Amino acid sequence: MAHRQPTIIDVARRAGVSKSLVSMALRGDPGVSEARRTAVLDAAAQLGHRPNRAASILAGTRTDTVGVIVDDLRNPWYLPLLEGVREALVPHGLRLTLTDAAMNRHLGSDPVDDALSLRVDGLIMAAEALDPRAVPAELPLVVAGTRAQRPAGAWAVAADEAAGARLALEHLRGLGHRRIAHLTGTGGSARARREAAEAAAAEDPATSLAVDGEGAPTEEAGYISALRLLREHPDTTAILAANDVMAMGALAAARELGLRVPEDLSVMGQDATPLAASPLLRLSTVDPHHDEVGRAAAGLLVRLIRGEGGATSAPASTSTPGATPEALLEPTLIARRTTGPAPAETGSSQPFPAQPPN
Amino acid sequence: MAHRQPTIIDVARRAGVSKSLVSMALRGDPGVSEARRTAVLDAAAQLGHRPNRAASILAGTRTDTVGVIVDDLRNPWYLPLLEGVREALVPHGLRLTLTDAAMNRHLGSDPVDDALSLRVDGLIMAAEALDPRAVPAELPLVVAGTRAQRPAGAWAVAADEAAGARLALEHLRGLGHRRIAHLTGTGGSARARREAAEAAAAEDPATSLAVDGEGAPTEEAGYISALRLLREHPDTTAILAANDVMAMGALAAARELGLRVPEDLSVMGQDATPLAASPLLRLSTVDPHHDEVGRAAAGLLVRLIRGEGGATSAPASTSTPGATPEALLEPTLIARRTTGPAPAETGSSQPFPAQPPN
DNA sequence: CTGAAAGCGCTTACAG
DNA sequence: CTGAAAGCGCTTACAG
Repeated sequence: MAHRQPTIIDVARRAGVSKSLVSMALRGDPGVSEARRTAVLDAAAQLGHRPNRAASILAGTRTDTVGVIVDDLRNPWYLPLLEGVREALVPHGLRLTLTDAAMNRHLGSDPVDDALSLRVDGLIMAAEALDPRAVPAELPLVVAGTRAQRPAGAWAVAADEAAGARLALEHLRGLGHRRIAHLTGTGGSARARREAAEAAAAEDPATSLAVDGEGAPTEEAGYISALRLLREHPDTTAILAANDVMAMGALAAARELGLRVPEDLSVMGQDATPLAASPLLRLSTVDPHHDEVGRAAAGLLVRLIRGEGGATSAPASTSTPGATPEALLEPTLIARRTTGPAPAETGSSQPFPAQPPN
Repeated sequence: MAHRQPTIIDVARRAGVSKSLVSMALRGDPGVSEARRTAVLDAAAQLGHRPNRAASILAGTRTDTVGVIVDDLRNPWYLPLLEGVREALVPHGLRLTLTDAAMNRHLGSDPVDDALSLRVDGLIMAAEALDPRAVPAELPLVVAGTRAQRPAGAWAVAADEAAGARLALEHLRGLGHRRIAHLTGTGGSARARREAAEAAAAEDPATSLAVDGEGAPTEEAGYISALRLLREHPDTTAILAANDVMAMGALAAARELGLRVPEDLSVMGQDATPLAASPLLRLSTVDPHHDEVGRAAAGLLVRLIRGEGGATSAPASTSTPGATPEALLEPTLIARRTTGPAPAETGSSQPFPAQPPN
């Protein structure tokens, strides 16, 4: 070995204090005199001491760490959520660890087990298809961004999909659209949005909602579904996609068919990703405010960890139907370039004007 | 307390063996008889034993864990790299942990320190601006995806930016383009690409390369820079952007100015992100093969960890100029919809044809 | 406010 | 192939 890493024993020797005093000073315990604190900090800096977190996790009663599990890093909806979580954790000085559910699948380990093996104080699951049996009942846990599949009694914080669908359909109907299509896909979130869109459309008998899509909720799938929908229902004047990338696929399908957006066809996404805000797309979308979802989820988790009872001091706009407590946040509508007035009716089908790409 | 988590002592008691035997069986040590192994595994399953990883990190000599540090999760170039890393680690049974450099900035901790505090066996830095002083000389470390700023003697595995720029310019020149613009931004990668593009352009005196951009390499910045470039240099027939999102901004600028792509203007990105492959964009781009970069970086790191000497048994296509060993991988060109033949010369400036959006 | 002792749950030699 | 002992670097009561 080159030379052993310095431990708190080395620091204690150098600072002329006891081992425990070093531990307390390093963690910022208020019951340490100013003089000793600086002595310890100086000694630690001089020796280049790095606290061994494995040791402190093992010895301590808590880790001041919150784990976030996302199911797929490639789907960036978790980014604003993570930022919201971070913001809510800052005032409590809690550490954040991120795991992708699939990253260590070659080890055959469950991501929840992985987090627990390092004794996180609590867990935020921004993921759908995790095995709920892997979660011990005592673990503070909040499911965020989705209400799907969760352990009995676990809290969920998510956007209100029904309200989001209503906003989208109100927007489109307000622009005169009556023949609307919905692009969906697999996954609990897409399913929830489809059901919400169908319910919102059913409130008005004059509105028809054609639905297509069953594969992954990707841009490619949105493109294919939109092509099919527009060919089977040429009187469609507006498309509401389950998410922004599917809407991007719909834009590609529109271009392919020579339809101008929004003059001939309005297109809406959902999620309010950075993509939707881009100068090239300027996509109308429903904003689920995932940053606020993250903030609320983390705030709730902290209360659960501190044992202040999540159910009683719950976040705003909460509904608690029996055994599945959840907080639903209100989404908002962002109207941009891709939605406009429905074209005047000219018959069931209109000629596709030739149009250059881009 | 509800009830204590079972430890290997409980498992040992239940299986009728010693504590150490349990430890060996659980880790798959080959020197454990089949009968005892199954007895231990059964007992562990029955008790719901979860190994405490903090304890094993503290007690063991290695952690079989490789850390990956990315500087910004919002920039998805690291995704294929991470997948390549994962693939290379699978056969060695190594665990992967991911950290974003900024995720715990509120704790004031350096991400390298964080990784070391849990004693990773080695580190892959897919990040530019990390403090190289924080890295102990003994730590196996590979910088991946960039050759910028790294600790003395540390390996870098990256795409050959000079070769990539040459490919892009050859492609554009082959299509007849001579008035080319380059969109750049801050960051070591953008700088490397700008210098490479300038060098490649300089090889042919008939080719002019106008350069713009100094802010973040974002789509918004690409949009603004492209607008300015196209107004100041109306004879530009092709744009090479530092990355795909900046190219997306250039597409938005082209639409704004009524330029058809690729008839009036060719646009190229770099990075080969999923975005570039999308049906809506079909963006021509340079593919740095970040998955292969990840594979090579992880392969090298494993050799460094195992002490098999990275410098001698280095990966293919390696150049080792003295103290900064690096492996450069060859990028390839992906030609799609957004690049085409240069328009016939009609004078210095051409009228901007009106064109509907989308 | 401070210090000596016990212990967190594992892994590692080492003797059988 | 197996088991008793020491120890990894911390935190936590607990007595001063």
